Amino acid sequence: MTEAVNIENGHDAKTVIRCRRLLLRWFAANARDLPWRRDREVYAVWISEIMLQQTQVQQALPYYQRFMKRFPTVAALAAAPLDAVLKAWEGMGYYARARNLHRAAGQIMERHGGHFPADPESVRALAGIGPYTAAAILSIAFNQPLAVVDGNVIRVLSRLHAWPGDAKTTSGKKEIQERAQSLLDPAAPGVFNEAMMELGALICTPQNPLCRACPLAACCQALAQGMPEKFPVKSAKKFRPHYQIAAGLIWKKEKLLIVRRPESGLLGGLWELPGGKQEAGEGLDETVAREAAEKLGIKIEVGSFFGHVDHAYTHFSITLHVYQCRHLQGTPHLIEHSDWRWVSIDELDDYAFSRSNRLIIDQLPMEVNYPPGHYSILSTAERAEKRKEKKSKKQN
DNA sequence: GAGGCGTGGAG
DNA sequence: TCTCCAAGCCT
Repeated sequence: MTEAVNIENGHDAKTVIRCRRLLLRWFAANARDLPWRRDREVYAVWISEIMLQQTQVQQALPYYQRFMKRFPTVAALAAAPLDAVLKAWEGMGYYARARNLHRAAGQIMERHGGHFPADPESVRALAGIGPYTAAAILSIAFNQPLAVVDGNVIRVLSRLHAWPGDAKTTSGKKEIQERAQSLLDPAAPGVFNEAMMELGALICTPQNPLCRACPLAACCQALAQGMPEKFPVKSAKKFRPHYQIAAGLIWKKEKLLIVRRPESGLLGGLWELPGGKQEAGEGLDETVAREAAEKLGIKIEVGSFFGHVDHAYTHFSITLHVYQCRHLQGTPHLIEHSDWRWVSIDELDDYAFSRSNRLIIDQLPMEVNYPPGHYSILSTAERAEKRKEKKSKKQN
């Protein structure tokens, strides 16, 4: 049965067994020493797998260390406020992961008495856990024979079999899943899964794969054809629009107005400077005033230009223009936002902001040392100097 | 099924 | 600067 499937997939049983042995031997000698590989405790595996979704190891590493210290158990994570989890996630992107992680912790407390479940149906039912993550957790933490299929595995298998299919379609997913399951070493599923992904990350890379160092080179049909980087086949790229965004540093005395985004969608639950998209025929300063009026029902005076930052998201890019502003009148009303706050500069670091907003905020001086009504008396160079001092103080 | 959803590194 | 794309999931 297994043999028939393997032959159909392009490798006979002997080849499969040889590939497994070569891959596992390579992994034993070349695996990176990563904190979540130190032990197989399911909570650690879970957190690491969520962080590693669409995120490279080097980027996730510092976040993982801080997160495990801050939220060492399911119970600690479930008991924490969402804003604390988002703050720990600040800068890593795909914030739905943080929201789902927090939600899943609650689900584990309620449904499983605080113990991470070990059966596939229960794991799959947790927020933020799809087919990949369920297989990863169950194989790595509980040694269950479930093959993972992620971007690495798709690439490795596509090349191994010179597979011309599209892994994004339903039939393509099914086919890759079956090939992965056939190749999986049932004697060591967790290690084997990690080995496949490690091979994809270190050797079988998207561009310029290191085929001379690959333990599976002799089995690789794409290499035999002479063009391993042609697999997997990639779809056409889509046009991404660019938007002009204007936002305000809206002062009331020494306090700054910040607003919290809705808890779903782009940057959901994160805090930001009030603002929005520039409309046709509108000056950027007018945009700030209009957005404050429309979205918060407040009247402001727009002053000097503070700075701008370019930023690229997945489906579009922006230029964020920021202006110094003064609050004139009105209490903010929640229309699209989920919260608002007047905060001092010191308190800004307690809130989670998107990358673009954080870049602006990090240019603010340590404290407001000018009377209300006066805008931006510090030059850019002076702000940068102040910021340096603040950072060095923080480290000490 | 298709598209939304961040960020940073590499070439 | 620009493009690609990384240990995916949800709607």
